[in-house]
Amino acid sequence: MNTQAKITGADVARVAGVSRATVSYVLNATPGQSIPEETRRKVKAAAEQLGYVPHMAGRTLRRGRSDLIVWILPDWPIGSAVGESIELLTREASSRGFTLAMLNEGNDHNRLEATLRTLAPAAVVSMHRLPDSIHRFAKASGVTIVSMMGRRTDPETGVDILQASISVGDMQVRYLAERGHSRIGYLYPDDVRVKEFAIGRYKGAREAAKALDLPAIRKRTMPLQRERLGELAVEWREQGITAVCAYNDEWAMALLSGMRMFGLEAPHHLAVIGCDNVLTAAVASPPLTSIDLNLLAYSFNMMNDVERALGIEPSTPDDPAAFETIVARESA
Amino acid sequence: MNTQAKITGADVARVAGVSRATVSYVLNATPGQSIPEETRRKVKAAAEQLGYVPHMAGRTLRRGRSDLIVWILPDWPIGSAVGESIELLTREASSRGFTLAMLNEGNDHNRLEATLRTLAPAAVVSMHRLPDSIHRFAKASGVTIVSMMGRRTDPETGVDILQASISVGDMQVRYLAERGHSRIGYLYPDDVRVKEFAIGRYKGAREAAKALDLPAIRKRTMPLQRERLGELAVEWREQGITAVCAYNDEWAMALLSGMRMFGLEAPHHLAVIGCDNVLTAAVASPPLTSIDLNLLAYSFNMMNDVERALGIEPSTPDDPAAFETIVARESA
DNA sequence: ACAGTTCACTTAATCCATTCAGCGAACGTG
DNA sequence: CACGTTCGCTGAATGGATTAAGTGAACTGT
Repeated sequence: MNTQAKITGADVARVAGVSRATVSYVLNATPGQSIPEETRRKVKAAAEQLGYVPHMAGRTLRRGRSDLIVWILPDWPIGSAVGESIELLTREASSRGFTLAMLNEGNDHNRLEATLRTLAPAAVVSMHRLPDSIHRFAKASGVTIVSMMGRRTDPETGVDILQASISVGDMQVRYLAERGHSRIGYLYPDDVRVKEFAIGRYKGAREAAKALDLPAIRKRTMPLQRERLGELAVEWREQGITAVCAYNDEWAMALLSGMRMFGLEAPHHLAVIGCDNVLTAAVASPPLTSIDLNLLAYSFNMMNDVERALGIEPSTPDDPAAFETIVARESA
Repeated sequence: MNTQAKITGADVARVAGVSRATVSYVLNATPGQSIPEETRRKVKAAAEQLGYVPHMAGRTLRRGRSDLIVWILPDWPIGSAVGESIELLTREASSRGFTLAMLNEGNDHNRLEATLRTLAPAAVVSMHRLPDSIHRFAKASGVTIVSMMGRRTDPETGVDILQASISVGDMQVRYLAERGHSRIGYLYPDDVRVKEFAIGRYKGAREAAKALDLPAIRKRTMPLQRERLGELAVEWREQGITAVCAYNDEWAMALLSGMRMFGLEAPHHLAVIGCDNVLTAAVASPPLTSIDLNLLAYSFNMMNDVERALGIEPSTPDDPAAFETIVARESA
């Protein structure tokens, strides 16, 4: 590749012996232009030879929008799932010609609007419900907002992480029910930042219980402390509860640890199932039964959502893979 | 804030009754311009009232560089530390007027160069050593490269994660030595992607052992499997080893779990110390002694590094806080 | 042979912020 | 009072890509 700092469309035009307009038409494959193959070849060759890449600022200025996809980082703690999603989404975005930029301004709406003004991103992906003022501004300025929380018109495709939480709870309970458990507890963090998901997962669990004619799920919040969790396990056992769905693997493993303090072991005294299938779940003692989230499929479909929202037909259809799968190990 | 899609400097100029040049001078506080306070006030008021924010594309086009800071995501698995750093760096960058964009193209050098060409970022932060061709291009095009691996001229300030790994190993061994351990094992992953860090941490451990006149550290690679790790613990004990530094908390907790399979417990049979101080370390059984990484200070100083590399004097001096601190719990 | 099309391009305007060069008025100095 | 300087501003150029509006030549149909 050429080492010269700046190669513009004009350079390519000069080398190819055509005008800058022609270069643009050829390189963007602008429809409705009649340009013979020979000329196209010359332009492409010149661009290749010079290592020409269009400068984003020029393009953005003209088009009124950049190639940035802004991901508003959720307020909740970045666990393994979000971390991994960042990596996958970055890759997915870049393979489609977008650049993923991160933003933390989900709560500061004025600042968010100001940032959208300057950046003029192609799309904003948010895991929050953004306020109407932002939606109004986005509409006026041509920024597409893709919410991963919103109710979708077509529930078959695309990504709705609230819906996904419900599936998780549903799956946990159905798995436990299959193993013969009927009195089930639900353990979730006392962290307000994850409240929405905790409630989603609990809701899925509750409804699965109802559908399966099980007694109502007992839900409990706790701080992440071994002793307290161990005590809870003892208490639950006294109430005849035989299995627990934990909000995620961290909590499941903490519960396992607390149980050990009181001489209890999974699945014998209390079966435990987590969610996220973190690396350490496989090496917990006992190895933790969990729910694996197909983040690759999530990321892929999310970028398809973005493209559709931008009016581009995705080149590869949505990944139909199941988003959540049970990973059965010893703890339940 | 105004809801109109596009407010340009010209709009502000019109409202304030001055020229676009004056608006730019006032809003950028351009030095060497004599503009009375009264006019400045008028311009600022107009900008405020209209909700004017300069459009990045225009600015970038003129200045030749954008406000993007491109972070080349490391090839290694995104653990809790990287995930958290992303969040902190995003925040830190945005508070200084930059936007953090992620890139995955650390290995594809042609693609990386092409991306730098289009994006014209202010700086690139990399955790790899980038090839010379990229450095040459960056120099020619005015992109600043901040490498988090490189040896620094002034070891007092700034961020060098390779140096940080060495500190981690050093700290682990000194802590164990203080508790009376002398024969120490080092456990690290068989994942090539973290090799550089594993070696750095081991090196720190080895040198601490030498400095303290301890016998040489025994290092071992393993897959993340309970049985194998348990067997290793047994083997080490037969060799008289009484304490183990693990590459990180995941491995430490897996080792703890493997030990339990063979009836061994920390710290009695084998003391175990991890690194990262993940959320679950506190609730492991026994609670895991670990090394906490001050990622806030890392991120802050890293952005200071970026600013200095860009020729801006950081408004707040480097955070002098210790980057690594021991969190003593029961496992060692 | 002449109007009407199509082809293969080019010209020039546009997006927005920044900044160099400069201009008229006021001020200061000898 | 003439000259130089500073003040307070403005005009116009600049950066790179896109695209509406053309232009001259070749071609088609009658």
